[in-house]
Amino acid sequence: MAADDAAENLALVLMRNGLQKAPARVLAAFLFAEEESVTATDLGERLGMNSGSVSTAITMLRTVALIERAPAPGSRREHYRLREHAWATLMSGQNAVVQAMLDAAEDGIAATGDDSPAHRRLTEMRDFYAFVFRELPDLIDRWKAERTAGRG
Amino acid sequence: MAADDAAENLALVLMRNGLQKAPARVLAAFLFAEEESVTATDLGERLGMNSGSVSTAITMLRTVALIERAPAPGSRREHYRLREHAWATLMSGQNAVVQAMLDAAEDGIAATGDDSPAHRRLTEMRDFYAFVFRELPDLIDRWKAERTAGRG
DNA sequence: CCGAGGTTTCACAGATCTTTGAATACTCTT
DNA sequence: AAGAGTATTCAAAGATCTGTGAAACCTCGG
Repeated sequence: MAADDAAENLALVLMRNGLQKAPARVLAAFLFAEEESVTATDLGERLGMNSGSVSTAITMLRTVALIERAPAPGSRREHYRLREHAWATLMSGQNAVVQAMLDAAEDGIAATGDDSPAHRRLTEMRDFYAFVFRELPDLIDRWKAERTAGRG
Repeated sequence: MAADDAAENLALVLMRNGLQKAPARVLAAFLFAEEESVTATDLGERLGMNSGSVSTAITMLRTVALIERAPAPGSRREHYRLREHAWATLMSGQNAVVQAMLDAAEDGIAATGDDSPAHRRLTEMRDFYAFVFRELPDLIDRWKAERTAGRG
């Protein structure tokens, strides 16, 4: 099935977003699953990975709020599914690295003399990330608004 | 000097932006350098890395347009410096990732049946990244405009 | 056209990160 | 409260990525 190739390819792309291999493959599997929710065992079988790796991956994806437990009445196994706004969440994660850049720049500014080239460069860097840090949440809010409007 | 710590810390943060270790350290060194431009040998000495690693790192940073050769009359060694708008460039690099996500989503949509859950999820994903793909360049343009205006 | 200084390339060694398999800890059901 | 079925943790093996040192390759001045 071509969907499997597409899923593996998506996993590769997700890795460029900073995810590790196992979580990336698991997340891709969630996307491509034909069910509303899946169990750890399912994932392990489909992806050919052992339960330990799957468990670790699920824990990781849950801590970054990309997936969540799904109610599964009558089943002994835990079911999981993609969360609403998972993509916006993934992008928001970038916000943390933007803030880290901002902080690093501030530290640099504090550690360099007032009119050195380093000071000037660090100030430019700080200004840029301050700008992005302000604008990124807006971007995501606009998306959420647009999406909600689109649904009526 | 505290600046060195700040530089090493910045390198760590840059790695979260997807840079590898050596390029990250080299880029941080460019930022914190007290000169307008630096040579490969300087970098090697300051960072305690050998010329091979430095060379590879510089090549990498040049291909992504974060640094550039600087004219250095009368010097035999090549000089390099941070490029104008380096930070905006670094962020634009994310645009490539966004496009890859978009493409991966399209592939998935093509590979799944019309009304399956997978199809629906992939469509949401596609819409989100299409939105970001449209908006990100605007964001960067706004920054450039604001920056230029600020300088008068 | 030769030689010195500088840069790049490359195979290998070393470090780092991942996965695995198995033991441990849960948690329902009866 | 016991036991079966799941889930999680962890040390060790395996795979991957990175840095090193040395050789090859430029480039410019003499």
